[in-house]
Amino acid sequence: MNFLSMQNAFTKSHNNNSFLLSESPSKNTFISDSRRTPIENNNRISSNGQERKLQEVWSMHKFEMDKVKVEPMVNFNNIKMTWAETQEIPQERIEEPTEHTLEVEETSPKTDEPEMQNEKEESPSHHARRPPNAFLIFCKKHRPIVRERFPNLENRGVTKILGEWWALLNVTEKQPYNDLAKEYKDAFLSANPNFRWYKLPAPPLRTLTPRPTTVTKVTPPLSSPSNKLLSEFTPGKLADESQLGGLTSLMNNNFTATPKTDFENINYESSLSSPVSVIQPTTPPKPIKKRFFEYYSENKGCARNILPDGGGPDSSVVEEQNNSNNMTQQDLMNKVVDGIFAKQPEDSTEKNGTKEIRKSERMCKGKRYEIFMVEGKLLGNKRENKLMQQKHCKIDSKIETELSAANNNKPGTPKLDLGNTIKRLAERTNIKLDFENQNDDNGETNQRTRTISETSEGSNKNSPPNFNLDLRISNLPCLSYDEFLQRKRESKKRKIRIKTDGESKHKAQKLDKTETHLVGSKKRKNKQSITHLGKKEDGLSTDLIGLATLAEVAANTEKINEQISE
DNA sequence: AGGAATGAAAG
DNA sequence: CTTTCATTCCT
Repeated sequence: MNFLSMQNAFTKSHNNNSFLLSESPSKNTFISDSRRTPIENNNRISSNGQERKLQEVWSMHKFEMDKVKVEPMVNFNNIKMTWAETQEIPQERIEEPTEHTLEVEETSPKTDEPEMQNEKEESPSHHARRPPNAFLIFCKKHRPIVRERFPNLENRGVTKILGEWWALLNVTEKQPYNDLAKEYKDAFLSANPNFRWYKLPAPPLRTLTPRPTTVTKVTPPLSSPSNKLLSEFTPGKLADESQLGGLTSLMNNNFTATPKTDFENINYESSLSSPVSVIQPTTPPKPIKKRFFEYYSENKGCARNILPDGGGPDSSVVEEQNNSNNMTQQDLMNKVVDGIFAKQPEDSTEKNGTKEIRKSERMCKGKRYEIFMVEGKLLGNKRENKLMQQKHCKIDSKIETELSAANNNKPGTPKLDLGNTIKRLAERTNIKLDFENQNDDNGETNQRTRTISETSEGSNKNSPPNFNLDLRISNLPCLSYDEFLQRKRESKKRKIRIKTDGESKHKAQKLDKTETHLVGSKKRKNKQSITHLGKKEDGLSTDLIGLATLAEVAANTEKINEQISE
């Protein structure tokens, strides 16, 4: 493994706005779970054979990933152009550079295969966020509503209410949420075949040589400019294993904190990062969690889905192709639209290969789309939605469904023209309108529309392509909080009645569903408190928090009771 | 097999 | 922290 390939690796990772050796800031990065500690210890004691394996795996992951031609780091223009080519990925990364950053372990020899999807490259499947379950989706949709009712209520309280609300929903009401959760989960899993529900622990960030003298290093060519830094910067000498993580994380923080857009930093960063990676292969492997080991020893190609370059088709191209296929009334509409709006973006892109405009066009397509939709009164503003969700969401759903139907390309239907016209309008107005890709794998997704939401557009790197969860959530039926209150009232009444009657335990059990439901959480609560006993040493703050929580809960219940009594 | 633990969203 | 739930781990 030579320096060039590593350099290349860096360049690649940089292209994706993620850094090879960065360490995830996520709380899940390090497993503090008690039951895993013994495993780690076991690994520590484990035979050399295992460690060997680990080492091999790691070195492979780190260094055999790229055999591609190396581009000089100095060529920043190349980088930028690469960004422009792999469109949507870059700016998303820019917006969320700190998310998951553990790219290292995901790189494997198989990464070279051109068939891989580039999408997964920066987002290893096992670092993808879990797909939310039905309740969480429900929360996402209804939290603003509850928040509106209780503006001063802490988020925990809101969540409690939401849990209560959820418990009072019947099956049919829950169904759309369950369905969406399942649908998204399926799509997600198919998009991330290697996804593990348990996040893998941080990889051995660096296996640095503890004693430089004892190890035969694979030294990079001296001619390389960063060698100087390399030789000077050997963190392995400074700390032991346990400390290395912190050190490297510091370094990595430095990396990740560096704005990805700042190309001037590239040299510096790369020169810093390369030494770390250079030293790695020769050093004894870190003790690693059992699962981790198994995972990587079994799936050496776990990064199969990680692809450097040349990914899927440009979505905008797809859109354009789709548009070009409709040559009827749609064309007329388009002509009208074209007449009204200037063609700046397309012309400019055609001129010289620079896709700058297109790129910048995509930068804030979410916002633009939002503006467009709002100004055109085609859709409700999402923020407005948040505030007035109860009133608007049903209308929104209607409109969205109409749009979806319009997008469904049934010739002859006027709605079709509407949908495509909107699309054209969006294009003319330099606004990105992201309709659901129609080349979806499963047919049912074809009817979906895809909009931009502030949160989803760049955040879900591992979300299945062509699946806009946020939009789907916004399309879900919005439940009435008042109905929830009413139901709550009724259930309370029934409880009381049953209590006073003191009979029919079956009914009581049924109606006390909320209580029995809370058992699980109570259980966990106790467990957590137990664990916290060991962890928390600041009794004062704990007390304060407890008091605050008590007061908060009291206020909350008071409010609820007020509303109920009304 | 089943209980425990975990993490998904959201501030 | 707080909710529910799906999943995984461990006994």
